[in-house]
Amino acid sequence: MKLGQATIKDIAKALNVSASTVSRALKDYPGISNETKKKVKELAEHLNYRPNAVALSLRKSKSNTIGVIIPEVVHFFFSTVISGIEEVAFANGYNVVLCQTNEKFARELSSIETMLDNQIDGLLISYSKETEDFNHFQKLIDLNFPIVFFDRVPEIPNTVNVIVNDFQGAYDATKHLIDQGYKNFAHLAGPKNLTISKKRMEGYKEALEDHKIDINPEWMFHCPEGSKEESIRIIKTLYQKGGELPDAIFASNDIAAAGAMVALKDLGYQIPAQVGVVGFSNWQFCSMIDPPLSTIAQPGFKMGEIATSLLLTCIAEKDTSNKEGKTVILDTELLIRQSSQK
Amino acid sequence: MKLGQATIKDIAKALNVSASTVSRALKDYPGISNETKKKVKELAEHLNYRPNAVALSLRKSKSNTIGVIIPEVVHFFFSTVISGIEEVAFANGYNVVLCQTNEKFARELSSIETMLDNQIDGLLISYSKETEDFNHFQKLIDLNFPIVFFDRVPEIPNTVNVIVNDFQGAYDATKHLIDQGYKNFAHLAGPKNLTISKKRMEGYKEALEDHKIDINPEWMFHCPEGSKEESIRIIKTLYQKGGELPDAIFASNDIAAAGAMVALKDLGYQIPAQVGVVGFSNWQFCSMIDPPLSTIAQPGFKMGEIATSLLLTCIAEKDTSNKEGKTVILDTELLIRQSSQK
DNA sequence: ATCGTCACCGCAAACGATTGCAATAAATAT
DNA sequence: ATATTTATTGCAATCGTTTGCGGTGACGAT
Repeated sequence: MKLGQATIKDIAKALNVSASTVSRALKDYPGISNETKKKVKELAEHLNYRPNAVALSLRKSKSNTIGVIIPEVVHFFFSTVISGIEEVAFANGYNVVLCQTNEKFARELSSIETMLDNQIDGLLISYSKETEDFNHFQKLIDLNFPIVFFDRVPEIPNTVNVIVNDFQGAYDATKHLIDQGYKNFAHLAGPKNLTISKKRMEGYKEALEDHKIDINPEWMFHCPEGSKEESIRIIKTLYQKGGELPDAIFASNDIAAAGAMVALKDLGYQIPAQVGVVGFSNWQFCSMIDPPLSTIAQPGFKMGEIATSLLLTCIAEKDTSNKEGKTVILDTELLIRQSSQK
Repeated sequence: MKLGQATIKDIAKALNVSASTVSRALKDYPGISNETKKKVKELAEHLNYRPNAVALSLRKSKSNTIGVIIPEVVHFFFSTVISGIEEVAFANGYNVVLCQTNEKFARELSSIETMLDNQIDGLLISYSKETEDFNHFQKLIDLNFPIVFFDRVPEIPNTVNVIVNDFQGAYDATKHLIDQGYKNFAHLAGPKNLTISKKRMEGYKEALEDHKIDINPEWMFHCPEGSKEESIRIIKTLYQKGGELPDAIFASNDIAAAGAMVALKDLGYQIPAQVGVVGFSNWQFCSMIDPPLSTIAQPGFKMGEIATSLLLTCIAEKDTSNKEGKTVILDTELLIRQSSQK
């Protein structure tokens, strides 16, 4: 009745056959006469019959739906990943149910629960900044439930992950600043518990070490918020102290970099003449701000595509108890714009 | 077995009662002894029983899932709307399944089909640029299927819509440029078949008329792509022709405005001294570019929230044959930045 | 006339949960 | 001791679809 959607039973009744016959006829099973098949198919066509996906899910314990859990939708990089996910999912007949956690651990837990209740076939997840305990993931992994982590991946064994080469990206960015002749380096780092923050910091440090440049631990700042205001605050405080000051800033995200630039310009510094800045992610605004911000481009769309492909493979191979982990590392790209060209 | 999820039957078997008793005990139906209730609840708790949402959907013809169809995820405004949708849906125990159409009509059709197959309880939609025929919507409306349009709404009767006051926003933007003393106006309009494009153009025109300023039809350009490159092309072509030229540009979206600014700066024009520019939407980059772009802020998050609330009401009232349409119009806000202050 | 072999189709169980109705036993009333 | 109520539970159908197995009738073979 609702939506006027015809069911197999309706067809069966109208044709005076059984539901099983209709089902088989529609799928060209052997053992159904051509005449019956023809009648069934014609009526199905005429009634615009479409199988009820919910009934199928129940029957087959397969929903053709994947869950995506993401910290924030309003985030250039993540929205790009979602886009990639959407494309591959759609192309393979999968639906995507989406939850944003708003960086809340509790929300992450409850979203996963609901999704499992809804019998998703697999899960794509980038966990929240608050997440420090990975038991909820471990349980799923132990049950051999298909799950792929992207961008923010937990440090537990045998997981399937897709990340970018944060270390190399940070290394490239820092080396670029070094090559430009900057001498004193500061780093605006990401939230402490995220691996990406650590990796970027490591890349930053290693580039400095490789070029015999001192690392000043007082010039490394964690930015838990990742907001423009936060980095404006940090940079202003730093530069207003006077004394020796950094002439190069590598920020682990573009927003922080943009904030740093605002603060520096406010304080009368010339970018890139006096201070060089490089960000991370290549948000849309990077090419539009003044000066245009050099940054490390992350292939978000590709990440979404690959993560989804991997997940679909996991789903397909669920039974084959292939429990080994796998990590795909995507290359980043240094985009040199004005903010870092001395 | 899969996921180790216990079912009602498992509990029933373990306790040597019937499934119906378990079901009733769990929901505190009358007619079940306290002792039985206690045993059932304890075991359910212990087994971490969670009802299978798919089975419930099938039984109750209600999935607690809403579908969202959106042209693009990687779009500041739309991602903001999604965020609002997510929040309200989550707060009310609804799941969100998402499809992006990439502005393709065919994809819009097929996404709606799949969602209906999956028994979504309602649909939130902002249709694609290619969509010119609204039959697929009309069918759903005729069937009294809960559907709410946002931002891009079709011109058919008795629909429930949430839009921003595009007319007023455009009027405000244009009037602001007039007030600043600009004299010759150009408009970068959106895709022709979108109502928002029309409304914004009307607002633009009316502001000019109200102030006795001539409307030059040759200075109104439709931007089907809405890309930076497109508007760079258009503006460069225009300004390289020479002769009388506009000294004020109102663009119906920020990307086009940003493109116009790039083109103008390339050609050596001073913004805002020689040419004023105002955009539409308040993308994140507006406050970061040079000069900061004046624009019309759209309450995307609020739009998502309201659209979802309306949809949930429609779902709740589905049976009461309340077929009348409704359109919520949200106010925009003129954000005056440097790009338009002569 | 009996048997085997097909071609074709329906029954019923299953997926997990809900719910109207009937059934049983115990308790109370007469 | 019988009738009636009450408390507690189970049966079976239902949602829409799939699928193993069994059943029917026609046909040719012996």
